[in-house]
Formats: sequence, structure tokens, C-alpha cells
Amino acid sequence: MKYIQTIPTCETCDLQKFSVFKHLTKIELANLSIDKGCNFFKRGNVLYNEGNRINGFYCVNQGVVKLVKTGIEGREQIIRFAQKGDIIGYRSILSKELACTTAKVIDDAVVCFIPASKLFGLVQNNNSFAMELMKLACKELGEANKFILDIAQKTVRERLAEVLMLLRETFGLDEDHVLQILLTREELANIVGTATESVIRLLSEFKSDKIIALNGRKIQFLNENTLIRLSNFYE
Amino acid sequence: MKYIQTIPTCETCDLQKFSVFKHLTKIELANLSIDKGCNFFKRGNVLYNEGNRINGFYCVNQGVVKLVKTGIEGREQIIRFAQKGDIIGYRSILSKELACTTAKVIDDAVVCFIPASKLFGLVQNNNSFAMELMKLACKELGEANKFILDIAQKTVRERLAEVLMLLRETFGLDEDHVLQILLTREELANIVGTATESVIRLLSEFKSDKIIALNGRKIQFLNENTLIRLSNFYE
DNA sequence: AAGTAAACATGACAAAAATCACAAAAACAA
DNA sequence: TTGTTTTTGTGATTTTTGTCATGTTTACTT
Repeated sequence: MKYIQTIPTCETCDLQKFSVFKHLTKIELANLSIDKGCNFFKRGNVLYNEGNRINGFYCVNQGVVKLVKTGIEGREQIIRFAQKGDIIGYRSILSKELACTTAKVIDDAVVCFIPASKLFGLVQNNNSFAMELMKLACKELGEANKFILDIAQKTVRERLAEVLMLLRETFGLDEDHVLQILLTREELANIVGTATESVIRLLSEFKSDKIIALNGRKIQFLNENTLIRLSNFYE
Repeated sequence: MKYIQTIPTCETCDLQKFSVFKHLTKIELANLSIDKGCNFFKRGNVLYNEGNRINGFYCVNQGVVKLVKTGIEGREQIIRFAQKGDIIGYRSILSKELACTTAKVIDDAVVCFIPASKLFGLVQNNNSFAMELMKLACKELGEANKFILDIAQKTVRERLAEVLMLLRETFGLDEDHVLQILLTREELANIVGTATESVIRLLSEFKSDKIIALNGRKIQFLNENTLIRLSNFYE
């Protein structure tokens, strides 16, 4: 964890245009920058731990953070990812509960920290912001509900196929159709909710079926339609 | 579905004291009652279907409603229950998405319907209400995340034990320790995320272990500590 | 009250997935 | 670079869970 020399100000941060902060006035943005902390975190760094009381929320400026819950015998379940423009920790502030996840950096990141008071201030004074925040929470809730259905009803193969497509949507592919996020097999297993060995086996199966190509942690998408079909996509 | 003669007004509704509406002024409550619909629904009635665009939200005055997502081959997954004082449908209004669940009555219910415009009006003009609503969404999100972990990592037996304890918390027991909600084995399976046969087998197992007693759909709790232990409860 | 449909129960079996054991490869640190 | 740790990969085995078949009981309908 390294202190950043030039703290990106919220006013000049181009991420705010697309984020939950998009309806803030110049003054509100300037005010947001005051008291704001900003740090650089390497892969493996933890922003906060499950069960912590956090007194602010985090805005990811660069890199990728995974939010995980720790279960039986320390086994992690990845709940979601946060990348540039995403905010994390706001749930536990708003519901006045302890953090329900651990936030761990998986791709070297620059993350800003904003005290809870600022969040409450904005909610009080800017209705559009309150609405945006609510929309965000409700969207996440919808996604969580969808995931509950999937994990309850789909096979591991279907879920892995679906997770690959979700990762594709979230992180995109480069010009060679290579997924723009590197995850260990264990991390993949911790999203899908299965054993690491199962992911390894299924990935090689997808590979021999020419659906994907593998090169270390790089996953190249060769046949997305089949992947969608394998995920038992409906609706 | 029967029209109620005497529509309960929001001002006189004693549920509002404990609900998300607790910070509304008398005037706001009176205003909420205008345009409000209120109906009686029998078990099996559907308030709205997954995929519907709903233009209002529902407040449960009496009875129990289950929120389900429909998955593979029509198999239902119960996401949550709503009972007296709970509101449903607000998620899809706030996130401006289609309903992500179907709301089905499982215990004869009186349910009020409030147009979306009223909700937006309150969010705009009453910051405490906006905060309450946010808190609610964030609390639900936390519960959903917890459930994802459970379903991903626990065995069916552990999940059933946990679900029984959750139902106990939500609906309570009578003086004979009988759970105050009647669910079919299939509905239990649709909460736990397993096959109906598995629930039947595990319930009889719990019964022969003297953890519960069964009488039709009535479940009597004989040994809650063992149930908690079986649920692999930690933290 | 009789007939029909739904829910409950149980056994046998099959499928899916976890676990264990171990080896090879890759990543990391000194 | 070398040694160490982590990650990846594979086979064998066991456990868990789902599916299918069938019979019984209970609830609902007319």
C-alpha cells in the first residue's frame, strides 16, 4: 500500500461522469475531494475485512477489487467485483451494519476513500444522488437474486459457462478475444461455488471442445454462442 | 381476489409505526392513502409476475406472500417472504427494471397497492424516508449475499436446518413450539434449493433424531440448539 | 360423498460433484 | 539462480444429491 503523490480530485476524475456521482454539482464534487484519501494497493492487499465497522466507502479509480465472504474452513465465495468507477462498502454504511464482505485487490488498484459523513450529506441534500444510490443497491439486489437462482438450480458446468460470459461482459475481451481479467482456477471456483478441481476439469473440457483456449490464466473465447448455450441461458 | 369494503388508511394503519414508513408526517400518510388500492388475496393468487412492468409497489397488511424466481423447467426458487408491514415490488420500481420475481400469496392476505409516483414523491421530499428505503434495500442485499455463501458452500442438510431456523425467526412459534407458517415440502425445497424428495427424507431424519415433530405441514421445534449446530452456524 | 388432483413418502438407481492423493509446472522470494 | 511455495493438472474413489418409479395419503372440486 503506497501513498499516491497526486491524489486524483473528484472534480477532474472522468470516472464520475459514468458513476453514481454523475448528478453532483461542481461544488459537491469539490467538497467530496476534501478529506478524501487515495491509495495504491497491490494484488492481495485488503481494503477491509468482513465484520469490520467501516466509517466510509471506497471508490475504485483503477484496478480490480473482489468482494468475498468467508465460509466453511476459510473457503471464499466471491460475491462481486469492483473496477473503475464502482463504489464499495456503501451497503454496510447505509444499512448501519458491519461489513458483510472482505474487499481484496486482485489487480493493482488505485482506490479513493470517502468518509461516511460525506455520503450521508449527499443523500440528504441531493435527491438525484439518493436516487442513483438506491438504483445501484436495487440493481445489485436484482443480480444477487438472479445468482441465487442460478446457484440453486444450475449444474457446475452451466454455472461456469455463465460465469465466463459474465466476466466477459464485466471485463471485456482484447482484440484476440482474450478475457481482460486474470483469475486463478481457485478464484473461478470461488465465483462458481465449486471445488477448484472441478473448474480445472471443466475448463479443459471446454478447451478440448474448442470453446475456449487456455494459456496460463489467460482465457481466449473461441465460441461464445456455445458458451451461452452451455450456460442454459433462458428468458 | 376480493375487494375490501373498508380500505385500511395509512394514517390509522398501526403497521406503519414499524415499517419503512415510520418517519412519514401525518400529511404524507394521508396523501399516501389517496389512490391507494387494497385487496384481499387467497392462497395461490399472484400479485405480479416476473418480467412484468409494475407501476407501483405493494404493502402487505395481513397474510404472507412469497417472492419466487422461476428457473429451469418451471422450478421455483423462493427468494424471500413478505408479511405484515413488509413492502414488495419497490426494487424493480427504483431500479427501473422489470419485476425480477413473481409475488404469490401463500397465506390469505390483505395487500395495499401504492402507485410508483407516490414513492418517488416521498423519496424526493422526505430524506428520512429515502434513508429508510436505502437501509431496507441494503439490508436485503446483505441477506442475499449471505444466502449465496450458504447455498454455495453448505450441504443440503445444513441448509435445511438453517432455513428452519430462519423461518422460526421470521414467523415465530406458538406456545407449543409449532412454526407459525405452513409450507409444502416442495416450497421448503424451493427455499433450500434442492429436490422435494431430499427435503422429505431430511425432515423424517430430523424427526427420528427428535429435533422436530411433524404433523402434516406443521413443524414443531423440539431441539433448536441441535438445529443451529446442524446448520453449521459460525461467526 | 365421490372422484380427481396434489402432496407425501420410500426404495432403487444414476449422476454430479467433492475429496484425496500425488505429480508437474509455474510463480515467487532469497 | 536456486530453493520454496503456490498453482495447475489428473486419476481413483466416495459422498452427496437428484431422478425415476410407485404407492399412499391428504386436500380439493363438483
